[in-house]
Parts: sequence; structure tokens; C-alpha cells
Amino acid sequence: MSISEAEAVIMEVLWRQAPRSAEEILAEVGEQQGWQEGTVKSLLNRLLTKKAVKAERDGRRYLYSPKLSREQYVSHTSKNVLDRLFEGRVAPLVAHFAEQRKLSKRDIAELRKLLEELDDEQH
Amino acid sequence: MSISEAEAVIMEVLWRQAPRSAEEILAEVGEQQGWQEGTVKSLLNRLLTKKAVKAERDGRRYLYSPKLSREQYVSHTSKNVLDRLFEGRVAPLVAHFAEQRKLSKRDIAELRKLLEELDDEQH
DNA sequence: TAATTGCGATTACACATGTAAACGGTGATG
DNA sequence: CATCACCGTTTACATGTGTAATCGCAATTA
Repeated sequence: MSISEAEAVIMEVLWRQAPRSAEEILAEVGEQQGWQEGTVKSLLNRLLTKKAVKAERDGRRYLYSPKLSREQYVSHTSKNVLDRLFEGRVAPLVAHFAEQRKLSKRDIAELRKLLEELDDEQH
Repeated sequence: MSISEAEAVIMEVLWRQAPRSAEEILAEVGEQQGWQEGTVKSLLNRLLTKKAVKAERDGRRYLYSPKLSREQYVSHTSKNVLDRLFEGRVAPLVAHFAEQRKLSKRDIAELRKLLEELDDEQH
């Protein structure tokens, strides 16, 4: 079962910091997303049934923590896109952004450094 | 309105070659996707209402062509993922794949070449 | 011309998703 | 002890998606 975009918003909150109560999560995303209390509660429940988060009792409430790691989620999601749009290869993806002029100076510098490091690892 | 994954499969067929009849599209994806005729027709209709394809009459049938370009679709989709997972920057995305050991020799070579070309463009 | 066939259009239906409101139990309060 | 308030759980409901089946019309054929 996969994580929807709305659910992913909740996950991001928990990945930044956990455990957290529903109230704390609402405080962090409610305003920004325009979500009511019930929305956050529903999303938390769906994430529980999907086993993407766990809940531990803390007095009269629960504190929620991720079970699915951000790494797992990012890997799965980005691999999916890579496979569907770029034949599973990274270079065409980067080429795409290069063509769109979406590579910042900083991106380019970091990519260069990354490639050097990969070079080093060879030896 | 956005294109679903199943709809994108149809789009890919049309991006490879268009115009095409529903029958030709079915011939290309039916087996592979395990789709019946009705499925392809439904998806084509949804794409029509979403204005992602157009249909021109050809005697008793229609020939379908993309209206949405692959570039537009790829840009939109990949930007969406980049923003949601990598703060909108390309370098962290590549770093992610590097950590996952998902960069092939070929990827690395192509990335290196790409960066050189970007370098040239500066001058 | 009546019956058939081929095709797009309409309808179907279950499950996912976005977005909540209502329900119910347990601990706090008067 | 009776009531209230808080918080998780259950239910709701419209829209999207996957996956077709059926309907209806136009063209073909007997």
C-alpha cells in the first residue's frame, strides 16, 4: 500500500521530529495546509493501518512516530518516477533539468563535487 | 487536472507515434498491461475530457494524438517530485541515487559529459 | 431492407484519496 | 457521583482511478 500526497505531508512532520501528538502535528500543518483537526486524525489513522507510523500511549493521548523511514519513502517514490519517465537512468533526468535551465550554480557545483567523490571511491 | 499512471501509459504510446486508432493502441499495450479493449477506450475518453489528447475522424473511427507534450508532462511530474522530496534541487536527488548505488558507469560518464558541456556554455 | 458488426459513448463498480463530522469511552471536575 | 471535555475511532461523502461491460448508432452484409 502506498502513501498518498496528503499522508506524506504528515510523514514529513514526523520525520522532522518524533514522537509527536496529533495536536502538535495539527499545530504544525493545520494553518499551512488549511486542514481541520479531523483531517489530521483521519490521515494519522490511515497511516496506522498502512503501518507507516506507530503510536505509543502517553497518558490520555498517543504519540506518533514513523515506522516507514524517509529514506525508504524517497527511494521508492523517486525510483518509480525515474523508471516511468527516464528509463530508470539518472543521467537523462539530470539532462532534462539542464535543458529546462533548472540547474542552479549550486546544483552544478555540488554535482561536480559528487562526481569527484565517486571517482575517488573507485581507487 | 492531472494524468494518472494508467492514462500515462496510453500517452506514452501516443508520444512514440501518433495519430493512432484505439485498436492500434490496444494492440501495443493490451498484452503487456493485461488490459481489455474497454479499458483502453475508457482511458482514451478520460484523456479527451482532460484535453490531453485530441481525436480526428478517420472514416468510421478516430485517430488519437497527444495535445499534452511529453516534455510538459515530464517537466510537471518531475518538478513535483523534486519539490516534494528534494527541496526542489537536483543535486540532492542525484546524491540520493549515488548513495543507493543506483548510478551506473554509464550514468556517471554521461553526467560528467553533461557538466563539461554546461561549462562550455558559460564561455 | 433486415440483421449484424464495429466503434465510440455511457454506465458500472470497487477501492483510494481529500476532507471532514459524529460517536464513544475515559479521565477530569463540579 | 454525575457531567463535561478531550481524544482516538468510526462513519461520511464527493471525486479520482483502475478496470471493464453495455448501449446505441452507423456501416456492412446477407
